[in-house]
Order: sequence, then structure tokens, then C-alpha cells
Amino acid sequence: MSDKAQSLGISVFHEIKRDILMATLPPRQKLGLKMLSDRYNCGTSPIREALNQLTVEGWVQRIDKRGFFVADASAVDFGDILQNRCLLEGEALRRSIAQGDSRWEEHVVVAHFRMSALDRDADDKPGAVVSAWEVAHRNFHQALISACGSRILLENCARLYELNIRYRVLARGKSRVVRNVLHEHDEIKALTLKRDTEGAVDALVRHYMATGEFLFPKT
Amino acid sequence: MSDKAQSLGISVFHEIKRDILMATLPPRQKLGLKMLSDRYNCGTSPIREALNQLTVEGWVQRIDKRGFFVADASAVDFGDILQNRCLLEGEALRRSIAQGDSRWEEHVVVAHFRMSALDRDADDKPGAVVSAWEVAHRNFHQALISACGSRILLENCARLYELNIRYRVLARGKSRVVRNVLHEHDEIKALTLKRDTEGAVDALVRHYMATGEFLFPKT
DNA sequence: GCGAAGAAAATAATCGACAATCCTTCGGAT
DNA sequence: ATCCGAAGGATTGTCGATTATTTTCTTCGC
Repeated sequence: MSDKAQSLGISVFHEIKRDILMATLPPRQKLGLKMLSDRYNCGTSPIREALNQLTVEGWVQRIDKRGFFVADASAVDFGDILQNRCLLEGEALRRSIAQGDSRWEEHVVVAHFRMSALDRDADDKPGAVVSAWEVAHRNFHQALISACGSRILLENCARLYELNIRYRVLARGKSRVVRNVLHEHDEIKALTLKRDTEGAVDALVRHYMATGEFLFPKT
Repeated sequence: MSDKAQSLGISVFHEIKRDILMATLPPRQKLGLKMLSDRYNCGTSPIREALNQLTVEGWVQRIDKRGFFVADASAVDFGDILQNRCLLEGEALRRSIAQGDSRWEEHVVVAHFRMSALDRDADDKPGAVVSAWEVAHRNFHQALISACGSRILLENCARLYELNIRYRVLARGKSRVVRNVLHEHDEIKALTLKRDTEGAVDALVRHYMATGEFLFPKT
């Protein structure tokens, strides 16, 4: 069994992050310590521990001596996240293509295959399959850039990836544009493995910007 | 008077950061809670508060149930910081040049002037002047990119800037290469105001990479 | 009826103590 | 001599209570 004995502060950190990400805790929601310690069945110390970290990562806003709040969500913030993702993941992909070896290629192929397998079953999708797809999707994008050689770059990409998910969740149901995400992923994978650097980066950027159009379509 | 009544956790956060930055707390140093609460005259709660945030920002490494340590310093990590600074500040400068108005130009001119004024006095430099120069130097680089329009980008640049300082401090005295930092700053400023985008970005990148050569010269 | 001042309630920040976990040391067996 | 394991000590993580601050509510004066 997995070592369940991790600190309460750390596990509650992930729980709160998930709840903000899933918008169970909506933007601007006041995060009172008592309310949270009831919700997550622990004292206030682990709660503060988690909240402090979430503040630095951008999930929570803190106002000194006045409490914690779920970070506000806005079209401007979303656009900012998208632009920074394009910049960082674009560069990370360039470096991966330049430096990646055959083990990296395999990693990309496998991650893409696993995601595609879940895509096929996605028509009749129970919640379990959806969250499995989320994991596979994350793994695919992570695999693409995994050979970039920069720890800092990878960490920033991971952080922005997660921050981005919340907007997908918040905009659920508001979608009008029809997209072929499968094809976009296929294209990115193909160009990457062909080592067509600028083609792959371009496809990746279009992929992200299309997400933006998808969630906040310009009427 | 400024409201000195900020939370202990927040002020101790800045104190510890400064001490790590100045290498008063050296890399890999064990950060025991008792030791720290003695050092900064407070209970363990504010200490943990600060340590949690510093962990996310990359100053401190945490090992669950085993304590906190000052983040390790290595040539690899330093190079990673430098590369990411070039990427992020380069892009931020591009956007600033594209979008900056005349108020931004003034901001850059003033920040540069103030830094230059301190440069002149730097020959006979007591500690106070040095730290004043640090502030002015930071302000200058911040001014350059201040019109980039991306909060996230600015935050990441600020974070990397600070992480970089520690390496300057750690390498103090080991310098052999002679540099003309004044000239480099002048060049960056001039090209920026001339709106020579790629020239300015190139000068900025060379400025940073020269720092790398300066601190870790390839023998 | 409206706004300011003060009291009361609520909540954030901090502390000190306890419990859980890890590290060290010491002794014994192979 | 070296490795393993148990007892002891030290340290982290968590809790409940205390203190400081903010927010809300009430009252008073205009």
C-alpha cells in the first residue's frame, strides 16, 4: 500500500487545491479557518500550512490579518495564463526536441497512446474515465517537454497547467465551438517526433490558443 | 509611520529569505524549528508559516517529517536560473518595448539615472551604498519589463531575480573576469529606448550570460 | 433618518504542550 | 569487525487555548 502516513498539512494542501480546481470552492470564496478545519476534519495548523503554500502558487489570495480567499478568476488572468503557457511550453518543447533521445521519444509515444485509448471510450464517459483522461492528458503534455533539461521550466509549466484547468472547469457547458482535440494532439505528436521544431511549437501554441477561443469565444 | 503591525509570519518570512539570500544561512543548512524560533524570537508557528512559503518559492527544501533545509546551490541550478531569466525577461522586454508608452520610457530613464548616480559613488563603497545600489539595480531591471502587461511573467521574473542574487553573494571574491557593468546597462537602456527590440533583448541576454561567466568562469 | 463612536462577537495569529516520527547510540549476534 | 535491532533522545507535526485584530452590532447625537 502507498504510504498513507504523509503529513496532514500536505494531504489537505492537495485536497484544497483540488476543490478550488474543480470550483467546488468558487472564486472569491472566503476561506475561513474554522470553516475549513470542519470541512477537512483537522485543526487549524494544517489548514494554515496548506493555505500558505497555495497562496504562493496562486490558488489563494491572502490579505494579512483578514484571511484567505479563493483567487479571483477573470478573462484577463486566463489570457495571461495562456500566453505564459505558450511561451514556456513552446520553449520547453523546442529544447526537448533538440535534446530528447530515443527514451524520450518512447515516453511521448506511450503517453499519447494511453491518452488515445481513453479518447476512444470517451463517448460513454462516466466520471472515472474523465478523470483518468485528465491524468493521461497531463502526462502527454508533460512527456512532450520532459526532455527540456530545465527543472525550473518544468515546474513553471506544471504550475500553469494546473492553474489552467480551473478555467476549463469554470467554463463547463458554455462551450459552443466544436473542436477536434484528438486531431490536434495527433498533429503535435507527429511533428514532435519528426523533429519539426517550429511546426510542433506552432501546433502546440495553436492548440492552447484554441482552448482560449473555446472557453471565451469572441462573439 | 508605516504600519509596522504586520504578521510575525510575514516579517519572519522576509528575514529568513534575506538570510538565505545573503548566505548567512548557507546552502544545505538544516533549518531546525527550535534553532529558528530562537534566532528570530518567536514561536514555531510563524516559522513554519514562513518556511512553507519559502519552500514553494524555491529557497528551502522540505523533506516530509524530516525537516527543512536551505536549498542546495549548484552550478547546474545557477545555469538553469540564468537560462530561464533570459527566456522570461527577454520576452518581457519585447512586450514592454512593443506596448510601453511615454510614462514607461520615463520610468526606465529615471531608474537608470538613479542607479548610475550610485555607480559613481561606488568606488568608496560602505555597505549602505552597496545595498542602495542593489535596490536601484533591481528597480532598473524591473522598470525595463514593467510594461509587458503580464502579471504572471513579472512575478516569475521577480522570483528568478531574487534567486539569482544568492549566487552573486556566494561567489563573492571569486571573481577574476573584469566587467564593465555600467556600459552594459547603458547599452540596454539605449537600445530599449530606441525601440530596437532584438538589439535590446540581445544586450540583456548577453548581460545575464556574462554574469554566468563572471561567477563560474570556464577555465 | 443618517452617521459616528463604542461595545460585543467573530476570526486570524500566535503560543505552549502533546503525540507521532525519525535519528542516534549502544549492545549483542553472526 | 560488521551488521542488525531496540531503547533513548531529539525533532516534526498537530492540537487546543490565548491573544490581537477585525468586523458586526448597538447606541447615541445631530
